[in-house]
Amino acid sequence: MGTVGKAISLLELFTIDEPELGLSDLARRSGFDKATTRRLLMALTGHGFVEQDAGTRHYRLGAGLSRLARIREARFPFLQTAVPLVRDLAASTAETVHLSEFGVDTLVTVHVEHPARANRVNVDIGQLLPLHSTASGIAYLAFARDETVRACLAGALNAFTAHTLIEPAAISRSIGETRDRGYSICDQGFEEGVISVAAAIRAADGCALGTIAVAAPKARTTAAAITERGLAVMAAAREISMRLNGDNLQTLRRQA
Amino acid sequence: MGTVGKAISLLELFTIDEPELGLSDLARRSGFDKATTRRLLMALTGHGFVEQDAGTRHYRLGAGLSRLARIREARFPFLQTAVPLVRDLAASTAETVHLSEFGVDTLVTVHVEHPARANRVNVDIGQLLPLHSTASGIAYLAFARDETVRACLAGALNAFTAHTLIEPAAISRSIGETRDRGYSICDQGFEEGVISVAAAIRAADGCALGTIAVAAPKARTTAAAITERGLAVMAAAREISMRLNGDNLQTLRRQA
DNA sequence: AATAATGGTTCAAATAATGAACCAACCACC
DNA sequence: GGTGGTTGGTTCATTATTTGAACCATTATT
Repeated sequence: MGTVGKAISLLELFTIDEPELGLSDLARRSGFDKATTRRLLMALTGHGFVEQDAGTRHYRLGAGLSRLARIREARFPFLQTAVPLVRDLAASTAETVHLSEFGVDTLVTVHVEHPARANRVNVDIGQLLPLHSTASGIAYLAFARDETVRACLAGALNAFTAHTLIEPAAISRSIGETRDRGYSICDQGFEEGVISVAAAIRAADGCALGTIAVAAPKARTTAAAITERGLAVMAAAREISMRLNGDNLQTLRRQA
Repeated sequence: MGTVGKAISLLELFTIDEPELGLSDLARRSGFDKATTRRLLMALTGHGFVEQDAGTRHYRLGAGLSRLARIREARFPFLQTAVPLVRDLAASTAETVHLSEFGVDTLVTVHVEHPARANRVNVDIGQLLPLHSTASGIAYLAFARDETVRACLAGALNAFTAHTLIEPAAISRSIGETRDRGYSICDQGFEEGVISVAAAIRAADGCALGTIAVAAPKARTTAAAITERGLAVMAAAREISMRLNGDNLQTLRRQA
């Protein structure tokens, strides 16, 4: 691994649960020498990628990352691009539609449109979606990097309902079907009485970067409705992906 | 400069205005050899800090940055912490209140609350604030690291209006007064007819990391209002700083 | 068809990264 | 108030990585 790779892998040691780490700790976890670790940290600190707490001397991720992330968001407006299509889909299906983005190691719900009816599936913004037991998760895994899939199948596979698939082989099969079909179906895998379909929103390199999903009460959902929603959610995901990747330049030009 | 510094300075070439750059362009602007530039880009791409458009072969900032930025925000919730207080201040002053964060070498506006009245000062999110000629800038410099102050005074000191202070000595004096007073006053230094007060939001080590400011049309602003707003903005800044530093651990624990 | 861009690659030479050994502080524990 | 085990931080000869001129293949421009 090159030096910059080492520096970045140092950054990747910080997590939500452990957002501040000491020098020795970082050296131990990274496997680099203490001197090396420190030199890398100093280089990162010099550009605001890492900050050091003056009191504890511990290190944390720096504001420079936020700044660059903001620039990226401006160029790659995931939310702005996707929300109109989420809204359209919610209108045409009259069911809950939610949009998720891959975060630390799971999907995070970043937008939801609820239908104007009493009996509906409720999803909150910020909600975390397990990869193995939700339509969004399976759709994501169908086009995720191999290592992500492996990590998921090797990790804890909690059963949220009696219907949750928890055997790696079964999940793997579901992923394969999703890849062929273009959208995933999750029948009460996460919550009793809820059936969802989802499709992956993909980056320019083909990798999934998020998902769009329709969730509905199973009681009023026919097999025909599943297919219909599946095709619709797939079309929406494809459109979002295309707007994000393909014609994005033209979109930006039009704004300017 | 070390290799990681070079890699990062490559990232810093991307801006809102030019979010996508080609290899030759990056090499030219960075001053690195084309081969070096590419090797660095590949290292960055491998960790999601940079993405390459499959079509144009141009490079852009990657999703890995967003991911890390999100982790930082979780530990250091500048926006979440500050926005409620910005809103309160906007309500009590009935004038524009804006929040800024220090970026590479200048302040960036990250949040704004406008009052519900026609005649008001308009500030946009993302707007850059020169350090020497805005209330926010002076408030920041009053508690910035010495080298930042020196670099600012040694750099270009543009006059944006006839009232802008452009002599290092005058700016230095203004910084000193701000440090004593606790808040800065900028009388039409950046825009004609606008008077602002600001105070620094400070990190645990005492260094400024951002500012909060109230901007109002000079025509309707009395000397008494200035003092009142100054004290209010100072109190808000202190409260934000305390919430960010002091009880932050407890805040995080409570969530878990 | 010629020209000058572009992105991308190679390999000997130059340079920057490495890590064992070293301090100085701090903390816990007998 | 030692004693052992931490911690963060530094040094410098050895080593491995980075470097860049020259190279090719494509793709516009002229």
